[in-house]
Amino acid sequence: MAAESTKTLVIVESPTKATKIAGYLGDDYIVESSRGHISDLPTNASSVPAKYKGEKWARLGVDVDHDFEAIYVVPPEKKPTITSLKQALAEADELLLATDGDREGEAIAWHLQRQLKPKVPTRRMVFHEITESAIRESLTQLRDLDMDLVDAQETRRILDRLYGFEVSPVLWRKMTQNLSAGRVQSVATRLVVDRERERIAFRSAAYWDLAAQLDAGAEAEPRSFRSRVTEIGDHRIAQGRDFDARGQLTASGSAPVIALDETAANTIADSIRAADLSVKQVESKPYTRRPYAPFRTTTMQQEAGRKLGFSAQRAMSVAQDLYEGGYITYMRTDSVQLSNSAITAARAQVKQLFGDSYLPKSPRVYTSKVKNAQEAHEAIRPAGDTFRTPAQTGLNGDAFRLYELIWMRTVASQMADAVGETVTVRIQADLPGSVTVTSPAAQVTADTAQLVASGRTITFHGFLKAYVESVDDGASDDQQTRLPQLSQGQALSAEEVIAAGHETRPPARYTEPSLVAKLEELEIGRPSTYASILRTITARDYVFKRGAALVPTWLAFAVTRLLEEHFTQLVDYDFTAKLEQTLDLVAGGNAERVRVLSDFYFGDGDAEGLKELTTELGDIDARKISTFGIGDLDSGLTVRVGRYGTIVEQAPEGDGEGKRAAVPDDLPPDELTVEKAKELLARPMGEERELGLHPDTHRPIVARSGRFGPYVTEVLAEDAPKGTKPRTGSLFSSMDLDTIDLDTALKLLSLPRTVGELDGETVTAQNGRYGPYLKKGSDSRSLETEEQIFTVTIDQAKAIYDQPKRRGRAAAKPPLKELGNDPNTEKPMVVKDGRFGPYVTDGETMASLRRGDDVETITPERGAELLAEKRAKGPAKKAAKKAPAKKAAAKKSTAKKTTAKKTAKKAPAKKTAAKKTTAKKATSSSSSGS
DNA sequence: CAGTGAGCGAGCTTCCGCTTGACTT
Repeated sequence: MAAESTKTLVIVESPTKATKIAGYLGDDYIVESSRGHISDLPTNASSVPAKYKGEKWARLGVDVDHDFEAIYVVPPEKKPTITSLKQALAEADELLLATDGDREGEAIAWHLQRQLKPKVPTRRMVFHEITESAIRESLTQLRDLDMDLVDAQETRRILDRLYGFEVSPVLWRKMTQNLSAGRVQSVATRLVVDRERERIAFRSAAYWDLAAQLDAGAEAEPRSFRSRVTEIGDHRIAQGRDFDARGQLTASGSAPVIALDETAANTIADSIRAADLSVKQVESKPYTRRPYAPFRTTTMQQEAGRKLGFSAQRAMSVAQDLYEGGYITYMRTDSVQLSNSAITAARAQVKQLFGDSYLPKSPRVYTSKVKNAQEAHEAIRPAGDTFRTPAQTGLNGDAFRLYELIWMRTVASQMADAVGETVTVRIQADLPGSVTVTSPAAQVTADTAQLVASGRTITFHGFLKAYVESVDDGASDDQQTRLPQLSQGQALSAEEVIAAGHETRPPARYTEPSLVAKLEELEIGRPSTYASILRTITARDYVFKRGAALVPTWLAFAVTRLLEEHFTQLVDYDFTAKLEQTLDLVAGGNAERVRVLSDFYFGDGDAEGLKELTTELGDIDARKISTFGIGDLDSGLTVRVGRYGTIVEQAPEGDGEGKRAAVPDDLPPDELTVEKAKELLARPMGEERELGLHPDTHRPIVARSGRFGPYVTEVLAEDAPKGTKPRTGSLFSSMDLDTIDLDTALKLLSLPRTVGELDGETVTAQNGRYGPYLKKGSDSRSLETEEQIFTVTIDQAKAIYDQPKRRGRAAAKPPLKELGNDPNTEKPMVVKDGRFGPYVTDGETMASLRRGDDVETITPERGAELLAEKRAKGPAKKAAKKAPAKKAAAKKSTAKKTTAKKTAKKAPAKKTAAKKTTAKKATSSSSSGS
């Protein structure tokens, strides 16, 4: 009943944006934000709405049998957003959906309309820069939702869901639990694996080359300069780039090439020292260099990494703070465009800081090189219509450093070209006599050699005065090499001739920024996801970092091979690029969502669909896929990824036994050479420790880590009769492999301990699969603690046996909670604690509490619901379970171990600390101006 | 990968892209 005035509700994606736009639009507008997507496919089984739970496809959240209809749910953390948007809408008589102007933004607008169900006129509003004029302009160009664009987004979303949720379970079955596959992560992993394969296959080549320090005479400035010896006779001297990855010389160019060894290089060096040197040719060319484009997400991450040492995550987190503090524009962007007002601001600053000569006549315009760029935002630049210098911001620490970087890059992008000159000088060496050098592939006899010196001078630095991009190797753009003025025929003398040996190096591993750059080039992933892609492949143990380098695990090798062999097209480097083309067709109304998804999922005649690929797994031989040869084929050495980790194996020789040993988790695959494998095999149990000799048998007692945890055992003599099994004893949980001593080990090996006699039978105490227990004939009872194995007396044992067995300790525990009678069965429901955590039971049916359920807060209604659900699907399972019962049981125990290991590993990843400090600084900016 | 006894419920993991919180130390 807001009678007095009419209001328009504008919804954008980001709260920061909302605040800014509200200032431009004035009091007739309420501006709110959705904070990204507000609804999505259900993330897991528990978030699937009850009415779909019985459906076969509920697991996917997509009804694959009926036009790929999607179930959309509002995640719990989004409910407050929806509520407040609805409240704002109640005050408004018009709704403008002003989410980003790209595929995802259009979809968010559509989801907003679905969830808010507006009764007032609703239009779509799109602007590409946050300036008052751009926003005023967009108000005059309102439109309806573009349903084709929404369809394109939904196609993308559903395809990703089908890929991820159908292929991941294949990995669980064939490899290990908790693995994952997806359109983006699987290709990212494959890139890292492929690079490691190249490194493993790489064969280094050794070669020598020659450098000469030359003297141009007393008047020359500089008098001395460096040159390379490039030719001997008519043969070019090989450099690193003349060798291929197999270490072979490649025939490139017209001149024949010779690779020098040490002897040959020294022969030539001696000869040049005594040669007459003269300038043969001087060639100079003008040099100009245009500034770099302003930052987008990937280039900012790379430069923040190289210049400031930030990880991708760190760069984004600091940038987020700068954005929220109003210092920079949006940091997740693939655009390099600057708004007109930004160009004006940058040019003004160029003039002020560097002067007119550094300002090009007309503004520079940058267009995106990113092929699938969505261009919903500007480049990353200082915010506002005038740029604050870093000092004027009052920032400090990481925020200051990143702002400074962004500011300089933006200003530099509107500066003049760098101008200079490059000079190439060719020098002839007339050798004192003819020289003959030989290499395996060639023999050369020559009486001349050629040297080359290159120089670069920069006469006007232009933008380089403000910003020079860092390089991983090679020369940076502002590096200068000065040569003296030289003229043809001029005589020179050699100060020094140096022969040096080199080896070709394998291709470098990816780093975080270089992998992200590669993904961007392949159009895989989006600015908002680059940082999380790295997090995902690290969390899955596909990749780990060694320094800055990303190293794949053998697990990644195995998973990648499985995907390459059985889902070939899905991990094709072009898969996403092709998908983007198809999505463009959908967005343009030239292809249909259902058809695209159907072809993908059910196949399109020629190609098999995903469904078939993920159902017919019979021909996937997991063991074969997980086994890799080491060195040559006949080395007999293999590395295998198993559920217990990665091991090297040596094939049995003759009728001997094969050997195996664990491979350390942090050993890069390319370092697992034949030698390394043999070294590992030489001490089969990595953590084995000898504790001493058994006093009776004089055999060594060792402590090892095994399949069921740490244990001690006796090493049998070589000549022990075949089939003799050594005694073993598991360590108590209170003991440690590193500290256990011989006495304790002997006590463990002496088990079972005889406690005494009871009812004419011997009672023993020992450790077992389910923990410590007593045994009397076939009657066994659990003990409370492991220590009791050594301490329990016969009287105490008698007391334990006097208790009835069936209702032992487990049942003596009271239920955690009583829920009253089940309305369906009228039986009392209780919550109990079991092997798999808390569960509810009515004495007949049992059902685990689900995610989100809590023992404290669970209601009788929920208990009854869980039981009813369980009863509904109970019987179907029993029949299917029978056959593989044994396997399943074995799987379980191991699965638990790997999960435990994983979660422990994951734990340290947190990223909160820095946020607060920078935010604080942002608020105290007024005090320090420059 | 060592090999020890019983008897009791499994359910869940996973994708990619938009965005910011609010648990704790």
